[in-house]
Amino acid sequence: MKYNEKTKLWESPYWHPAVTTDAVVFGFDGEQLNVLLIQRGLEPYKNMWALPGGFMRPDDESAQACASRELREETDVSDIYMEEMQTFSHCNRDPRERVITIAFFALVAKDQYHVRGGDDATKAKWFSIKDLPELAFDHKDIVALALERLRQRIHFEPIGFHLLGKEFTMPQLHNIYKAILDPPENDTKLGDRRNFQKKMLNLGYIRETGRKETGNPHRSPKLYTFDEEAYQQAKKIGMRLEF
Amino acid sequence: MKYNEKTKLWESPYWHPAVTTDAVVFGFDGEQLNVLLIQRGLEPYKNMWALPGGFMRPDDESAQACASRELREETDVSDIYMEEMQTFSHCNRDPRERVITIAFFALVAKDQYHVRGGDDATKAKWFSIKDLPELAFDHKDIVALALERLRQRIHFEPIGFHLLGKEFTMPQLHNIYKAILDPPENDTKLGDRRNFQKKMLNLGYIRETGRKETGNPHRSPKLYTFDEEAYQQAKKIGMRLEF
DNA sequence: ACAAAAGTGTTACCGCTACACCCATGA
DNA sequence: TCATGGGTGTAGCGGTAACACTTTTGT
Repeated sequence: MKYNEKTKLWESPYWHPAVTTDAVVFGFDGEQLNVLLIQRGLEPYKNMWALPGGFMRPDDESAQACASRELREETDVSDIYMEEMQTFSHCNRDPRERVITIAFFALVAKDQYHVRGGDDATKAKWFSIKDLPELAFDHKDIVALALERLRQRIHFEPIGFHLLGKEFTMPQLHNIYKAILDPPENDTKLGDRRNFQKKMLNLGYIRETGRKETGNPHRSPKLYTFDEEAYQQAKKIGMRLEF
Repeated sequence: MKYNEKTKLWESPYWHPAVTTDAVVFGFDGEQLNVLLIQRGLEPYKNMWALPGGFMRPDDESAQACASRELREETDVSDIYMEEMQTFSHCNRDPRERVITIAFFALVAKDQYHVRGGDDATKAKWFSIKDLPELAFDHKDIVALALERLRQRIHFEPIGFHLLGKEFTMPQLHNIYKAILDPPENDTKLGDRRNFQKKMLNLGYIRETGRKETGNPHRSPKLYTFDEEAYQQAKKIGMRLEF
């Protein structure tokens, strides 16, 4: 696709689709799982809530770079865990023209970021997944897929940590698992804190820091960190997590 | 993006990338895992082997529809299990222009298809994953990712069946698992046929057909089928496979 | 009848579930 | 000192890894 200086248009003998990225950013506040949304400042779907994202540019190094850039520009959130999820490519997703969207799935330690709107008078805000507003485009479907993917992922991959700070307590981590997978009331397999803790520590890649979290009205829980190196090692050996 | 009748070009004020789909099609011959490749008839990388795929057209209903179409056109393979894998979007993947590729991952009962080259003098051929030729573009990376994905997938999802016909024997299925995951020689967990069979049948969604496979020089193994309905049921209950 | 491969059965152990008790902290 | 929540321990059960024997089939 070439830029024509005279006509000020991009031209090609072949059809090229528009490509955007959208990110479903999950955050956890200690109680609920939340999704980061922005309020659209432009048509179409003006003023409606939508996923952070936008059109890919020729100078974006990759789709993921594009997703990160848009997120940073629109919400001031950066340096987070992000992975590609799936593309959305049906014909009438966008009223303007045909758009192919590469959807990403991201996890962030919610309280470590100062979320604000972007430059162009857009607002960014966290919404509980149990109380989402109506969303622009087919973003409802994208969020639904992300939730499903998150549940699948957390069963077998240690990604819950990304929703917390570098140091975290066992009860915090346990709350995340309960919020995402919400086990039945009587379940002791995942629901019981003691069994949960044992299983986690048995995996071998969660290290005690020696420090404790203070300021609680009760006994101070120990602080742990995720040991990436030990995890990679365990993965090589063929060890597999299951919750 | 609009078509200009005068200039015969597609034009847009915004940059649009070219988008292709590529499919990594796995087949199993009873011994080895194979990948379906086509020999390129055009530049770039003329005569080199590559993954079946091609540019997305405005009349393709979705990316997956595009991948299916290209596969059918180039290799005459259709109606197979296919799922989206990941996009590839770095800047210099294609010498012509920047191309974003949506890569798919597919499984097929190899001997049930008459693989032939497409219209434009291209050839299609199966290659053992242990003996792949040099590949065009970054297709080597795409195949590597597909293999990794296949291994991950087969641990927790019953997709091995898609590499076999509607009816299959336990030894056949076992061979697939061994070929994909190749367990160490002394492993009895996955390597032992008796334990493998028990685990599979315990899942509850593999039904005996009552028939047997004849023509072997030895005892005739029973034929089984995969019961999709029972599987969906088991999945709902929260049952999870693990190998 | 024999060889090769598939079907079926059994035991012992490990890990997880289920449950109880003790300890630290702030009010 | 009391209430709340977090840390640690243990018994019993179930599943599965490890292993053996019998049955079928074609030559």
